[in-house]
Amino acid sequence: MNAQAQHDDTRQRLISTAGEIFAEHGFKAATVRDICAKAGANVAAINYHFGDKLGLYIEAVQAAHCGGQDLLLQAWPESMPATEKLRLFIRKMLEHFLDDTQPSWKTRLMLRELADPTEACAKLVENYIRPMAEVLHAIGLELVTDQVSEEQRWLIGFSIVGQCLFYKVHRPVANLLLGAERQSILNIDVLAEHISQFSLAALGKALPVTCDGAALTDHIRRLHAVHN
Amino acid sequence: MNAQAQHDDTRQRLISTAGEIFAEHGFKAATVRDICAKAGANVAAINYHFGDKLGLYIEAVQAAHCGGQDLLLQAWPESMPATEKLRLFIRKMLEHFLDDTQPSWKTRLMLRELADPTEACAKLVENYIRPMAEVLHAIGLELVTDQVSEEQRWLIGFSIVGQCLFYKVHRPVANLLLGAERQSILNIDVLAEHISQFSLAALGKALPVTCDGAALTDHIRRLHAVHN
DNA sequence: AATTGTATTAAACATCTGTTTTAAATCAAG
DNA sequence: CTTGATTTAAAACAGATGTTTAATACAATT
Repeated sequence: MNAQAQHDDTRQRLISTAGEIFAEHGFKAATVRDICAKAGANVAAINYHFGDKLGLYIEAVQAAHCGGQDLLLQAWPESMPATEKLRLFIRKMLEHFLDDTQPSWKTRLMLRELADPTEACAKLVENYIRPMAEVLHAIGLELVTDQVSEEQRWLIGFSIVGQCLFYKVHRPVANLLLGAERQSILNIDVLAEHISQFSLAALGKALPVTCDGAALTDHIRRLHAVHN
Repeated sequence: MNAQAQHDDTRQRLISTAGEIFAEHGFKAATVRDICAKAGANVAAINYHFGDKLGLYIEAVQAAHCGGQDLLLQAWPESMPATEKLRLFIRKMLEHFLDDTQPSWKTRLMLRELADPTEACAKLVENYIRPMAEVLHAIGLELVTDQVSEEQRWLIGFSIVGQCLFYKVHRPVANLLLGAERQSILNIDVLAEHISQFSLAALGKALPVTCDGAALTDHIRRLHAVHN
């Protein structure tokens, strides 16, 4: 193992270890000693490789959003119906956020940065969030007509993403509210189906969540009134 | 000013000052010296009145959710249509979160605690979140039929709250994404109207967001197919 | 007026934390 | 093998941070 390799190795080890610890405790509460200990590096390594603690943090945030967006891009054929694209988008997003099998520090760290922005935030938004927003935007253009304004399309996007984010950011609250016996609904399949149907129904591309006979009759009557 | 009054005064001053600073920086990054300085108290005051820093934090979180829920309870007459109740609920919630005129440290501190729970979280959920959830629950029972399961009603509630929370927790991101010229849509009137229509449409209680003629025809045909 | 319990203050303490220094080790190039 | 640059290691440093101590001020009680 030569010096360069060793160099890159500790550098990389520091970044990923720091990512985990920053994601868990936040920038201030994470200590350089803790990071170095878990990375098997000397305390001085951080300052040598990254200048200071903030430099390491910024690189960790950058590492968190490099190679992550491919999870959401080109995941479906162009010919697929827009409603199905949205369903897939929602599902991929939930998997991305809620999948516990793979290390979750990347999304946790990014969400921390987005809620509590430092100088790393702008790059994160441009490199990671905006590409996602554009994918959603494209789906939106297919789904809704030209009569829907640009601004309204942004709001629709926020409504969809907001629903998905809730289960990541406020999962502890959802757990407490639901109680032990109802936790089962907090899995990806159920949530993806619900958010998809809720959102598509809001856009008039799926049946409303309530499918009661009388309510549906009322609803259809109302629609006809507008339509004619 | 007698001793007892002075006592209560510094105690209260410490709690509200701590609330502001904890809300702004989080538990770890906030320093007792900063809190005491801004509260005009001695450094030892925190340990004298609250035992330690964590004790003060817990009292600050408690102060943040005492007397705050009345903003959401009994704000409408029982006879009001459920759709209007939901509109009001959403509006009140947004005002509660986004109103910049009143000190916002209470909601910010609560959201911090909810996203990063300490021992103060359980009480916060029971005293503040659950009452709100029950109000929303009651509206939900009026809006949807008995055919909608308990679990599904929870998910509907999370969809509504998730949309509202997005603009509080991730406002910086929304700002960056929208750019300067589109910031105007991030005001309470526009957001309340959008979230209300989006959610009511999802439940079949309002027109879908897209009101294009052809799309509407398709939509109605689909509804009829289910209805008959 | 003396005493007592409570609240405030200034100072000190012990530990933690980010950073720097200095020296040793490692390794590629000449 | 030597040289020179790069990386690691141990120790120390300076400042910040939560907490404690001991003295003081003050109001109520005896």
